[in-house]
Amino acid sequence: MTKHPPVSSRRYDPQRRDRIIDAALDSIAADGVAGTSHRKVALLADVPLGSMTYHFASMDELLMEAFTRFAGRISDAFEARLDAATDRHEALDAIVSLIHEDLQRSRAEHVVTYELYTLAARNPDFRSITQAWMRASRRALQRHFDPITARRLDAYIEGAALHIALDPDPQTTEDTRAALLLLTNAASPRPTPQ
Amino acid sequence: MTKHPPVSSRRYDPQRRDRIIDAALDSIAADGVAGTSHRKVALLADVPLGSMTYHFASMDELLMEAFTRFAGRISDAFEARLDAATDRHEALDAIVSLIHEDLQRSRAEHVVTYELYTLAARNPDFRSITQAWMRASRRALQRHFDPITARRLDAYIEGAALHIALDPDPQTTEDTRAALLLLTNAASPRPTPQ
Amino acid sequence: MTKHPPVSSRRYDPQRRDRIIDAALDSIAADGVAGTSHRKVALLADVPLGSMTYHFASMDELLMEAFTRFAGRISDAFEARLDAATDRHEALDAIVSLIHEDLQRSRAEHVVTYELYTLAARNPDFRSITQAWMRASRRALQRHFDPITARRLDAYIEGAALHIALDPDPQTTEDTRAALLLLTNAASPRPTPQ
Amino acid sequence: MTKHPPVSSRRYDPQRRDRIIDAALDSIAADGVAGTSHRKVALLADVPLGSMTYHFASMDELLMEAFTRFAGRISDAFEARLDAATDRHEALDAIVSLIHEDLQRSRAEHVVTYELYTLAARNPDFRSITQAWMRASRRALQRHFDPITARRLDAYIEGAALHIALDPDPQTTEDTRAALLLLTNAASPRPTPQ
DNA sequence: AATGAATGAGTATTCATTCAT
DNA sequence: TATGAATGAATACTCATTCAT
Repeated sequence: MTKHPPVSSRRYDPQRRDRIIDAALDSIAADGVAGTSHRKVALLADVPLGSMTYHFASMDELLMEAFTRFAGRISDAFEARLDAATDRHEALDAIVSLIHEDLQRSRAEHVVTYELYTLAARNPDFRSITQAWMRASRRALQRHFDPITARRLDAYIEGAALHIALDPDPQTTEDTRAALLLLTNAASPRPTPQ
Repeated sequence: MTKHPPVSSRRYDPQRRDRIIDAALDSIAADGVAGTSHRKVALLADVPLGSMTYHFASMDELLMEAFTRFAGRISDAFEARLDAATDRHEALDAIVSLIHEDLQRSRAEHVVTYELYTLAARNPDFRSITQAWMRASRRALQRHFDPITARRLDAYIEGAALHIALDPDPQTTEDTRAALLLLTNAASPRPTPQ
Repeated sequence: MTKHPPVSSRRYDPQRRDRIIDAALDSIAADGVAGTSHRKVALLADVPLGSMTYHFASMDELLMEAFTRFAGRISDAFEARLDAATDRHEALDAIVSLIHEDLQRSRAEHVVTYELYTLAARNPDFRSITQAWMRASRRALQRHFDPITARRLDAYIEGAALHIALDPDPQTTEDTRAALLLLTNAASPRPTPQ
Repeated sequence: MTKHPPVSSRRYDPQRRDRIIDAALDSIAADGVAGTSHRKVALLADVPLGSMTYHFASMDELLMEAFTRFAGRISDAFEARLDAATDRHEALDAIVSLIHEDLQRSRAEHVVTYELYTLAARNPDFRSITQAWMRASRRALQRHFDPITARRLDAYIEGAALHIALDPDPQTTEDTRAALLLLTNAASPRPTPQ
């Protein structure tokens, strides 16, 4: 009834690749990309060091897979939240709470996001991850808003979340809601019918 | 009785500290914080390796000074640009061009900015740099807009600049201007008098 | 009742061993013994990695077989060339062209030869390959020359081929021919009858 | 009065670079280039591992310096030996004993020589070492023989030394002397005056 | 005040070989 | 019989920092 693997030094471990990717994300959250090494990830994933480069040809390959998974998760959650909203009003509520949750939600996510942006700023491979993420966010917003508005909201969400995370005296949820409203009101000269 | 620089290799070099800081920024732009080392910076600044830890107690101290200088420069330019605007209309023009310039402006700046955010997300010392920067931006915006609006604009600027930098098909300057207008119009039913 | 190759990825592949040996030689030519690994050879031979140690108990066993095949090939060509000569004059022509061909002949051969000598210098197993090769060369030369002369020629051939390969300004074929003549003339005052 | 360095973990050690090069040669002689690693050389030279790449930017740089020193040593010895000869007769004696000494002389030299040739066959940087060596040998031979003869002797010496080293039943010194005589007689139809 | 040399701990990656399937 | 996965030991190399001079 123990959860420990058999004493055999050679394990059959089909989910190993998966576990390594999650361990890599944990490590990035804890110590950043700079603080992430094969050794550290191997330890977290409880796999031998030699296993790392067997499953991932290089550190970059591992980082790519890790950030892809990360972006997918956040993006899916974002989408699910917006899909659950039945009208614009609820959609805005969802956005507000997503922005401000960042604050509460283990700082980890914020940290990992910016690690990804830093890589993306320099490396096109990683940029394709952020681009897919951006596309997904806008698609989700387009369930409730026209494409132009979706893009505006997307930019504002990004900036507001960042500033809230870095600001010792961040804006209130009311402020956020008001700003979002302004950006949506404009989408059509007259109130969008729901 | 002017002091001639000694012929020896030990140079009288009062700007050395300064040059090291700039070299560090160049290195960060080129290879990221992760790719920046004492050796590399010493080479770029053309100073002996031992000089590095003589002038800066640690790598972190050097990074702090480098990012502080960087944020100051960008922030000053931002402020100068807004100060030069004589009315809201010009102020918005200035903002639009600042946001979109990011695209052209040596990608280096974008890259360094995100390196800083990544550090700030994890380390309060670096966070104080970004906070000062944020304060300065808002102060500059408050030359033309009320504090609430300034904060909204600031967030949007941040997000839009990021998305433009990462987006292969970025929004147009008109889009940007329109979004900014929405955020400012609402701040007060009628144009804020200066 | 012919046996069809199974559709599965497990192929019926009787020449596999052979292909691995040739792939090993290609790898040695391209990257040296030091740059040759199971992985690389398996890739070149298009066989699964696990197949390597299935067919060859160890890397050394593979190298032994590879160099044995290599020495055999070169040695056979040498012998064929000398056998085709009908008299001493033709034999010397054959030798001259063999020595100088080395230059043109894919540099690969030269490279592999010296890899083998390096192993032979240290390891008696590989030395037995070079010894057999040396014996075969002398035997071939003895078709036209007495044993003493054959040995002299063999040494000169070896040294001249090496120096020509390494010399940016190598000797001419006439030089080579003249040197060979000196070594043969002396062996016996008058042409050895066959 | 001990030869051991002070217990201080930080040593002042001006001959360290030198010692590392000699240790590298020892390692190459013992285990070949393939068996030579930073670790092993550091151990032999009694320097910390980190010291290795401080003094030599890369393994190749170390190998270059080691083989340069090696070739210089052998080449100088060769030259000294020939310079000491006062006539052709003594010169030939010197050559014969140099060729056959190879056999006795710690096999190490032979082994290191072939390691060098193997590198030279593939890498022009190392080839320049062997070329300088070849030039020096011929220059030394030209003290006693015309350039054409010098080149012939040089090739024969090379090949004979190699075959003697690899041959379980090598030629006698008389054989060697006879072959050398043949090659020198030809240089001029009549005995060269001294 | 300034620095070249030194160094231990760390990095990514490669590898021959083993073994469960 | 054949193999993909696994792994421990090793490799070259980097680095921030220390320290003797």
